[in-house]
Amino acid sequence: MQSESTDKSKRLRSLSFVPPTLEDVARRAGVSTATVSRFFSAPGKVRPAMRNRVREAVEALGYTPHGAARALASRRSNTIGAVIPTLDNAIFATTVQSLQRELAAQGTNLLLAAFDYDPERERGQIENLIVRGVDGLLLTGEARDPAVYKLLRRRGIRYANTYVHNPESPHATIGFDNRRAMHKLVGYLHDLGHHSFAMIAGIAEGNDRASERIAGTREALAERRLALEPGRLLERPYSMTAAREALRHIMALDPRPTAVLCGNDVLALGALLEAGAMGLSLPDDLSITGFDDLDLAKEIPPGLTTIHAPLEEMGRQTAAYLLDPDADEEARPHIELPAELVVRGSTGPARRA
Amino acid sequence: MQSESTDKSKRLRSLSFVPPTLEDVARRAGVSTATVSRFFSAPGKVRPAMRNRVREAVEALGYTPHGAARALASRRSNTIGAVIPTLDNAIFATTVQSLQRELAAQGTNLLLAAFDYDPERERGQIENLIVRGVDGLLLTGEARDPAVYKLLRRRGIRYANTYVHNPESPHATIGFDNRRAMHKLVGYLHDLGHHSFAMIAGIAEGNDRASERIAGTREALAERRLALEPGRLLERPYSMTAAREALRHIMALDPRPTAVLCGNDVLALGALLEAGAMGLSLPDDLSITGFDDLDLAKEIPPGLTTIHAPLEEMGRQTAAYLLDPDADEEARPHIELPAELVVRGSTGPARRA
DNA sequence: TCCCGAAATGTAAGCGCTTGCAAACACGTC
DNA sequence: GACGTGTTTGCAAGCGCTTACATTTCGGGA
Repeated sequence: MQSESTDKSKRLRSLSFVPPTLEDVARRAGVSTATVSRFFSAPGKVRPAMRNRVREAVEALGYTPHGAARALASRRSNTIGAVIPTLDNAIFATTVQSLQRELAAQGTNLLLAAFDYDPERERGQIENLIVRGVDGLLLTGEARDPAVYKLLRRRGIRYANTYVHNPESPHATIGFDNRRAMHKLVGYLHDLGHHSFAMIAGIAEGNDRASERIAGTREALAERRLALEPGRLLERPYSMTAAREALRHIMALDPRPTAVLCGNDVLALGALLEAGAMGLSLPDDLSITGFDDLDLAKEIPPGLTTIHAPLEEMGRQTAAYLLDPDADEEARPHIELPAELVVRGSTGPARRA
Repeated sequence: MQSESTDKSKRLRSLSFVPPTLEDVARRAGVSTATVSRFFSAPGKVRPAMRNRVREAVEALGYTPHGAARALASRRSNTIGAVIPTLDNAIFATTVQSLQRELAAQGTNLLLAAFDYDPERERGQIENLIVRGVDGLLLTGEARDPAVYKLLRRRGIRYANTYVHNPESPHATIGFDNRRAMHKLVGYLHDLGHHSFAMIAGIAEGNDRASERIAGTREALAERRLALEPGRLLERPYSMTAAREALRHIMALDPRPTAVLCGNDVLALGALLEAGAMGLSLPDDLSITGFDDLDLAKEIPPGLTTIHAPLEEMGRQTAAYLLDPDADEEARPHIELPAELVVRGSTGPARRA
């Protein structure tokens, strides 16, 4: 306390540079630490004269606040976490990007965690982020261990399940209705005269978006007295290679489907490219649909008919919800974002039998 | 301000559950806080009997460590930051993904910040991450305000400049030699008989990877007594749309180039698709090259000749360096990763004049 | 059984900041 | 000039954990 300078020089010797603290600033400005603290968090409560003195000291010392100390004292970390399956798929990258941009604009940071579609790792990541003291969490989909939700509730950490829309859910959901989107696709194709369908879906286990899309397809087909015959639903990891193989398989079926619904655009792109490689001409020989509307969907000939997923908007809305200072913790919102059908060249009338 | 009751109930709710602290655990286990702390950070120093008592208490109480407190007391946050231009480009997403995976395996978290190629925002993000107390930083490229480097040094925060290789740099670099890669490409094309080149590059300003690629191209061309004639170097943002427009422009030049080098695969893909739309046949009418080797490069017909960027390895190496407990702070490594030429169908012999 | 060094534990002083509360102050009013 | 009100400040008690350093315990010789 007393031998301030001695103490400091000693530290200076051991560490190359000791960052100044709030106290250093306060001393230099001749004010209390409380005032300096307010200077940062509520400048309006500090008179201009004081403000100047503080600013001067801050600049002279090159002071930077200490995040951990701040988080400890204030019980808020100004950090939110995002837990997604993978960044390899552009749809998550896009949403994360949008989320991060929004957060940054409000001085909040983004802790990112990917779990590669492994529920166990997802759980670990979530717990880890809780330890890290995130103020909020973006989660992907709804399917997960109830214990995780319980923990989140107990800790009072706000979270949103994204990429889904489910008004019945006890959790906040921000996203689109995967089922309904598939209805649109099926309806559209059926109207074009298609009766023979196949689907290359994502792996449904532990992935509610994938399974909803399958379910939606089945429902819509059933409404039209059609169905995905056994062997006509192929679940594949989201890779073009897998999709290509799947399409080959499908095209060997008898009768050949005239329309192939894909679980997402990556699969659809793979299928589309393979169709091209097989010498099939789209949409005359075959119609293919995707889901997500990646940038490439509109670039690649003949253009991929797909569902446009509102990825950026989802990031924005999630940021808004998680940061909203006066959101009612009890009322968890269900924000539905539109997922529109985008018709392009990969689909057309069914070829006459 | 607010309706009294609302306010109150909200508060009550947040207080309804107070997370147990280390002290609670210690009390319950009948040991000191130091022991509990050691139980977590150095279990080997706690006798089995004690360990059991602590574990029991931890489980009974549902205790979770408090990251901020830990960071404050230990002066380490177990968090590293990544500052990248954007996640919209898969190359950054891939590296970040790989970095995150590696970090997670070692109990470290990833704070992500994107700056959309805006140097001012990049600086802000870096400063922000410093405040957050990151233990290390992945940076993209080398070009940035010296003040940033100075700050990083003063704070003793380890950082690595990625996507570049520069043995002369005073900073750690982990990446590949952009210049040399372009030499390979140019050499390969020249050997195929190409003499008339054009380039669709990224925006060079403030982006040293982009400008290195341009410089490398120019150098390699010069070595062969060739050059990018004025008007044959087009800088474009990394989008397929921009690339398509650029290719159209290039194809209207006289004489028509026989080879178009693109600053990355996104540009190359755009150019390739536009070439197709223009009825050009690759590689007979035109050779196109990319850079990065996205997944799509090998899928899209006729296959994109490109440079394979070692993205995952870069993430891994960066994690290893940033986490290395006994790296010499003075000796900043320069890790060069191979960036190999991958020949596919988009390039071929120059058409006879 | 006693003694000693090593290993395990406990004590308590912070880490740097926020914030409830009280004291000090400004300014307008009578 | 005294008084009252609304602002500005300062005081100081933590926030939950780590870690020197002190103290106790343990396991083996002797």
